[in-house]
Amino acid sequence: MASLVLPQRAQPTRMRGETRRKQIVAVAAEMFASRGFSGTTTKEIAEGAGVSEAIIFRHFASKEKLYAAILDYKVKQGTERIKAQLEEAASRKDDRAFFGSLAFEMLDFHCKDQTFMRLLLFSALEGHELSSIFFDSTARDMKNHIRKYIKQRSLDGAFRSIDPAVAARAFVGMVLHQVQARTIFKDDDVKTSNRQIADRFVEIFLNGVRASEL
Amino acid sequence: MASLVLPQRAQPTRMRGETRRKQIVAVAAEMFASRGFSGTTTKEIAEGAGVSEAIIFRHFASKEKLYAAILDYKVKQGTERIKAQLEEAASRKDDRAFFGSLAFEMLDFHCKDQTFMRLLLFSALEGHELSSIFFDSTARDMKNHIRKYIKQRSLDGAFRSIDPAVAARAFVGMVLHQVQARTIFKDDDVKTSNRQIADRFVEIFLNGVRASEL
DNA sequence: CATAAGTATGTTAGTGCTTACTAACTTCAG
DNA sequence: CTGAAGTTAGTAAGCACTAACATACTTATG
Repeated sequence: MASLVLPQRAQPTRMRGETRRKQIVAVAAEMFASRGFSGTTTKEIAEGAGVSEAIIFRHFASKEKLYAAILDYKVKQGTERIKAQLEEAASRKDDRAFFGSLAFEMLDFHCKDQTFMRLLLFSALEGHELSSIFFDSTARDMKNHIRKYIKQRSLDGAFRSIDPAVAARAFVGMVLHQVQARTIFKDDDVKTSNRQIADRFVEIFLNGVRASEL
Repeated sequence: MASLVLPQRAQPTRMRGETRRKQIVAVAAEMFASRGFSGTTTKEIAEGAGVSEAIIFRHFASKEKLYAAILDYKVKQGTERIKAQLEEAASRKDDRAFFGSLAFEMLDFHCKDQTFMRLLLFSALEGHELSSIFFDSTARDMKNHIRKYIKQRSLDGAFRSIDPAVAARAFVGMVLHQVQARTIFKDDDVKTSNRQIADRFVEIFLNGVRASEL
């Protein structure tokens, strides 16, 4: 009678351990990013991955450990790309290239991976122990980089003498606030392209900190 | 035997309904701000307020309704103070006063009430339905205000011709990123006072957007 | 090359605990 | 003595997590 309308789960799709593990991380990352740690249940993750809950706990000792694996993965994915470009522009003392590529790469990165900022914020707000590592490895590192550059350019006489920490925060703030407006607050009324926005920010910032060219 | 070591709950502290309601809102606001909506339990809130859980549900039909009441309260508390000052500085076309007091008031406000930014972010991240109202009534309003001022000053010839939306975001970004660094990421290595930071931001921003004074 | 052994991947059906929320009763002020 | 402010002791559902069993892939051996 019910033979034609049987429950559908086509086949249980057996995977190699490592593949499954990665899939679970990917699925769970999405969910933690959109609902936070305590807002996401292991049952949901299991359903999302198309397996039973028990499988999740074979790969990860606990929900916490799974979360940690995700943050760890995201950290590694985070900063590498930007750094190389920055080094290059810094050595040329090309202010426009330095801040321009910094801003654009950040905008572009967070555009492509909206989960990153959400995970970062969630983990910080929820006070997860790995949050500070997450933050340090993405932000602190880059911040010091920027500060150093600003300090150097002040010494060069190219920038006015300003507190590098404050100036760095000002610039990064412009960019990250734009990222958050889009990612978190769905406030998309600045229609301009990433490249253009980056250029505008750089213009404001460089005019703001450069020594007057008289 | 146990007569001398009785359970301590001194007295059940009977309160007037309205008083109790306000107390619950205050206690719960703290908790929602530090652990988020789904990270906070009604049991914890009850313990924090020194009453049984049932009392909470006499005042608020559900946990959601309590959360809504908190957001509603915070919204009202949010913007009023800053606006008046802004209007005044705007009418004088005093750029330094306009952006200076804007930055300082924001820094100062979020310094005094750390829960505000956390609640704002949590509610946005968790996708609470009142989140957009929260955001709109605090940010959108002020943003339009700033944009209008920038636009006017561009027409005056005082500012270069820039997209007011981008410029507004740049300035607000500086300030809010500083707020978040302190409130959310506990990154307190910019030691300068609020007043000084505000001044520095204003300096960078105004130099960045002003028409060259030649 | 067949096949049995062994192992990796999966399931079901729970565990005890916590959750938001409620009913029914008590206490106290006006 | 009435009604508001409080309690206790629940409820069913949901939570992270586990034990015990089933099934498929891999590999060693005759």
